[in-house]
Amino acid sequence: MGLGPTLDTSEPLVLLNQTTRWNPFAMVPADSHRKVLAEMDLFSNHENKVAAIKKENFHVNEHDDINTGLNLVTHDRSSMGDGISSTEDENPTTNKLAKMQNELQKMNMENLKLKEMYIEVSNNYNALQMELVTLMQQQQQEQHTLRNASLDQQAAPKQLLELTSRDSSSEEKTLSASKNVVAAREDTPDSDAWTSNKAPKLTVPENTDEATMRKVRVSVRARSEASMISDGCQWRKYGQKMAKGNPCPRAYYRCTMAVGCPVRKQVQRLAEDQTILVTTYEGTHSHPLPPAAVAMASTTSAAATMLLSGSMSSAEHGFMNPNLLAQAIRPSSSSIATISASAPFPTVTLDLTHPPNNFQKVNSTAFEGHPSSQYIPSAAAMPLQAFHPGMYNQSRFAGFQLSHDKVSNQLIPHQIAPPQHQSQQPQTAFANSLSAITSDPNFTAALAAAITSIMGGNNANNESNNNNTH
DNA sequence: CGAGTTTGACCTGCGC
DNA sequence: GCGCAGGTCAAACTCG
Ligand SMILES: [Zn+2]
Repeated sequence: MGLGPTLDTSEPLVLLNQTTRWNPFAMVPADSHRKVLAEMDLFSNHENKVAAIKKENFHVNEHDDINTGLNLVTHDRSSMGDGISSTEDENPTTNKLAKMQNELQKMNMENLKLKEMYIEVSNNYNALQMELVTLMQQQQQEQHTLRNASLDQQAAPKQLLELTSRDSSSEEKTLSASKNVVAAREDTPDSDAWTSNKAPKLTVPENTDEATMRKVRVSVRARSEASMISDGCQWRKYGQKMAKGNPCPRAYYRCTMAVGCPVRKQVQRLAEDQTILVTTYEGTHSHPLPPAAVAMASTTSAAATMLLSGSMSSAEHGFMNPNLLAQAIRPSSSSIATISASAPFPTVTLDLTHPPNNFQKVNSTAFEGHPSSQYIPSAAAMPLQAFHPGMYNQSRFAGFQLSHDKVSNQLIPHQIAPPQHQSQQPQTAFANSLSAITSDPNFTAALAAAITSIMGGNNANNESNNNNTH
């Protein structure tokens, strides 16, 4: 929280730059700025709003920067002026040098402190996130157990069927998957391929849930001219295919931030609107992530969890109560996230492109009339649409604007701000919705993650890692 | 020279 | 069984 302001009041430029270099997570190449331009705009649609918001804060920040900068400069100049007035040529320069060195040392010290703070916050954040995911998974498992028990009795695995929207053939898969029995998933080709390929690395204990999660896909639609949106991760392209019914090729990437990370993504432009980039994520990272990447990653995993939980519990627990959703949507009634069990993978679609209407397409595709398709408010889009400048937490917003300052994307930890924080804000309408939404932990996670993904997504512009653009 | 991309071959599942 | 489509592999290539 205090990081932003703290940074602002210290020497931002130096700090930011050094932080950029220091940050172990920062995969920002030296020429990142170039790529920023090349790869922009995960949310270009909201450019105006974002820009507006951004600017406001930007100004504040800018002023801070300018102030501090001026202070420094003033110091220098005053000292220089003294030197000049004393008509000495060497002393002033040496004095100046000494002062500058002093300043530099101070900066370094402060930088160090900030680094430590950042590391701590970052670690805390990651730990919290892990905890959250674990909790969610545990919750799921409990639900699964309960459901399976009841299913065994009823012999009518309806909810599970919803997941795959396949016929009886897929029943077993789904069942086995939801039972968290990885080994039992012998007949799912995709997972097989992925697990077998990644076999050496997939020693991850959470394998069971991961296998399930890996089946779940989270696709993000965003307007972008770039060949790929940056999400804070490092990706390596391993294939490209012409997809049927789409003049644009589909590119396949896998995460290279850690050897054996099972996360993959597909990037493809929409046939109907080639300015829209559809990025589909699959899997969960098996390694620590930079904040920017955490945002998207947690969005993915949370959304996946949400989908599973939602699909499975919707019947009984009323997860994602439509009314509640409607309430949640209202303030930002434009962008929509869709949960769809369309074959072959259950998919959550975050539509960060324009307003309405779009989501209907997604939903209607290849869907066999299963009721598991649910509309949920696009958590990611909400902040853009509904947040007012005042609603942003200082820290997160600081991160946001900093990122647009193109100085550094890593300085501010993109915390998944507890939604409670947001409801603390005076603005009522959205806060109400938020608090309503927050009643569901899964959605909370997704929401929070998605919110941070806004920051992260924008921030991540600094750290594009694909060389496709050149 | 290593890391990443390109691209044709290959594998697998699915529908006919 | 065959063809198609989605997905992956891996050799060749490019780039810094
Ligand atoms: Zn990864």
